[in-house]
Amino acid sequence: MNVQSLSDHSMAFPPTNQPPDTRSRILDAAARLFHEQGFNATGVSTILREAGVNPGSLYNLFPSKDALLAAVLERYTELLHPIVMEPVEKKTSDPIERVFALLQQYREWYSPLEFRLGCPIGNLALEVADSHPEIRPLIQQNFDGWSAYVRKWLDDAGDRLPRDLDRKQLAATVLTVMEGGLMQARSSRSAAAYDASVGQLRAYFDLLLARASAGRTQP
Amino acid sequence: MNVQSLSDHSMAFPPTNQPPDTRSRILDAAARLFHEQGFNATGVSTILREAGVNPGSLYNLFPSKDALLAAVLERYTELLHPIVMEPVEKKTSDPIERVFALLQQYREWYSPLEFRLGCPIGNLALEVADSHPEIRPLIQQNFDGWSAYVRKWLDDAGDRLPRDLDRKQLAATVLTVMEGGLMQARSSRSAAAYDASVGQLRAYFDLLLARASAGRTQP
Amino acid sequence: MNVQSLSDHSMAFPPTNQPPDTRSRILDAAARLFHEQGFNATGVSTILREAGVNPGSLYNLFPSKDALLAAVLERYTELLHPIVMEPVEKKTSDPIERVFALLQQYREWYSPLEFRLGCPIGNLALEVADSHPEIRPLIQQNFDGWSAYVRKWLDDAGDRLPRDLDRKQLAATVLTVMEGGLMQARSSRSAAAYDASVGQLRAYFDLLLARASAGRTQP
Amino acid sequence: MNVQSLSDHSMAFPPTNQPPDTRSRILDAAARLFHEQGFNATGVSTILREAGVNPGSLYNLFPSKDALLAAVLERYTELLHPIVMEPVEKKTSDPIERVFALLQQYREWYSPLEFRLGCPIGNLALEVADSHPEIRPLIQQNFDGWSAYVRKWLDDAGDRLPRDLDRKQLAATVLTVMEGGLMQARSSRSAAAYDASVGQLRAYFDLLLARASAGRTQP
DNA sequence: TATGAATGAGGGTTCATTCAT
DNA sequence: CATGAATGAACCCTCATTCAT
Repeated sequence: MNVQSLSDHSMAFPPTNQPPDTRSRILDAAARLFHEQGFNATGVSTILREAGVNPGSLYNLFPSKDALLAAVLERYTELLHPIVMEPVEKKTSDPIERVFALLQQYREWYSPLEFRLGCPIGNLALEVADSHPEIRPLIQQNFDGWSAYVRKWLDDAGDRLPRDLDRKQLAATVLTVMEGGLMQARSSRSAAAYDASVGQLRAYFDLLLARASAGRTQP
Repeated sequence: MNVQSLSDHSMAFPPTNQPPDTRSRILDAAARLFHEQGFNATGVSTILREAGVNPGSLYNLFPSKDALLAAVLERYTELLHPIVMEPVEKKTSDPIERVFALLQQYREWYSPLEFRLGCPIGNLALEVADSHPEIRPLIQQNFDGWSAYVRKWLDDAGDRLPRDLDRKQLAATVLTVMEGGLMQARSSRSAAAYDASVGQLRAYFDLLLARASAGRTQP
Repeated sequence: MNVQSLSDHSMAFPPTNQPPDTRSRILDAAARLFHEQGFNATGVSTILREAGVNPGSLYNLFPSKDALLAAVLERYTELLHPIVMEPVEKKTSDPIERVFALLQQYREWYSPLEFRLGCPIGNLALEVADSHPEIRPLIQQNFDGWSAYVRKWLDDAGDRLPRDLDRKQLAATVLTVMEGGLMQARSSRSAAAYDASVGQLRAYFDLLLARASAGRTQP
Repeated sequence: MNVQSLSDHSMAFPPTNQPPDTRSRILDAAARLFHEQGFNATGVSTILREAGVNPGSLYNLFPSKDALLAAVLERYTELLHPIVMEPVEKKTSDPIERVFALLQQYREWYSPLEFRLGCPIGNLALEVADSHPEIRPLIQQNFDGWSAYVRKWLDDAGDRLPRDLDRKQLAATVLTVMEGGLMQARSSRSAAAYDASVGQLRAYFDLLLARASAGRTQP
């Protein structure tokens, strides 16, 4: 879900032996720059330079900078599974561990950069949600897809979690922890608040698991 | 901590009977516009128009747009107590209820606007943290101040919370919940994810309170 | 001579049962758009869209936008008789009434559009005469052809008009009245100045006819 | 009413000893270029270069290229008297000779340039009347002002012209002759059609004068 | 100190045209 | 011959900032 991953996969969907085409080069450059600098701070001319493309080519493929942003967010939706979720599901089959493997994955992506970047979706959510109404649904789609994976894992956990637990709400909270934690990590250039939040989430899960376990043995 | 509150208090620190001076008018306009539109999307000329001020005047008082941003963030720091925390502390003396009164206060600020705005500090954190190194500490200062109040309340809760609970981490998590929850609220224009996250935090607190209570009666 | 007429006849010269070919579709679209928007304000891409044609196809048939303009003007020359003059000559056989039937025809073409358009040749004359030296002769050819018809009618009027009248000059004046009148009609979105000018021309003709009549009876 | 005259008078309203200010330099350059090349064919950057001005300066003074066009047309309105009408009224006091002195003045302005330019108002009338609804009234204002002078002269002619002559219509026709004549002059790069039209107008006047004279002596 | 015109680099976008497929 | 992506100069305009008054 970070820009490097997106670039790495620019040729992967569908896989091909050809050099990355213009559209992909533009999308990759735009995604990277929007992630690194934000949408408003990224000039179209910078995208063009980085993608090695002429203005006319870009505007043949995307009617506007806003439409390019929309395409970048569509691409993030496509890449949600292969880049974000698949590695996590390959790492562990325990549904609850998957939740924390996902949170750990973000830590591993961004701590080498000293949290200089943040979640590209979250960044855009705060930057353009108000000014670009047509973009909001695409951000929401990314958030919904992300939460849906977590929700499914929580469902997979079955009665290891309390029966009366609202798993949809908990899934939303996992996203909240990731986004709120990364925001503080970026501000402090330190993992502390992110780790703290994940730690408290882990403590919460432990209490839930204990309660469910008690409920199962002594109903 | 929202823009209206800031405007309401533009003459209040220090209190005075004079009309708002140029500096205050600029700060108020800039804070409001940065909150509503973001930093990069707000032109200096818009600030000038809204503040009723000439470019020369602004640049006499603030050497640059970035310096103005810094001043806005300093002001948010000053207003943290009177605008954000004092109302919460007046509402309830129960330290744990204060945590949730604080989270409720944000809900009440932004739900009438259908969550069109978000936390002004959080917005700026994601927009300028990387590009403006000199601004990061000021954002951090706001986050730290905010968390410190929560931390103090958690300390005030004494042994109602488990003795081995890391209260600093939990305070960071409360901020995480607020920021992560608001981000999703803005994207969906709905309180659902915010309420979900706060609800899960409440459930976590309930489990902590129960555990501490059990610990006290049966040590 | 207006765009609708040109379109109506796109398949008519020479008559054919086939669907309009690419070249005709381009010429029709270009003529209509140049008439409606002017030459400079009409983008090649708009012509392509309206004609349903690709850039490569257009540039196979016409080496440049300027060449397309030339072709449009050639087409107007071809259509001068069937679209502009033939209907007038069919309407009346009186050569002098033909002059005013011609002027009336323009009124009937453009007043339903509230004079939003003007003479397509006149428009281009003012827009491209200086910048496109190779186009000027084609405009001139249209004006000359137009005036030649009027001139012929004036000749046909024989001694109903004064013998010493310069009929070529009067023919030029009829075109002057049409173009100058339409220009004012466009500016005012009203027929007033056009009707005024035609009315004065009619008064002039009446005086000429009276003088010639007097000259014939009392030489 | 041509561009050189406008430039010559750039400092004249109100008269001043100072160098032409930015606004005047822009207006002069824009008027000249719109006249020489047309509105659409004139780039803002060309205006800036010719005026020796930066883009920001232009856009401080005029909100858009369209607004600049409006200002140019306002200026033409202001200059109608001093540039166009005053010299004619100084040349002769005979009201009817003034009509033909006016038409002669245009000939003298444009024939040295081989009629490469045309009436700047007429050019714009045909180029932007449809696309710029806010500009039309300004063009109309110029035409109305121009015709009003002619109308007044015709009124001044008193009973030298027939009592039942519609002088307003005749004034409109004088403008028609000027514009329609200049259009043909530009297309042919020759005075012939202009002179022809003016000649026929003179013949018409002569007939009117004769008729009025006859009417006075033998009522 | 206040004013608002001036600065000039850069903003996003469209243009007429070319060319590989 | 058709296709439509690619070209790159030019389009109109806004930006943060400076400076003469």
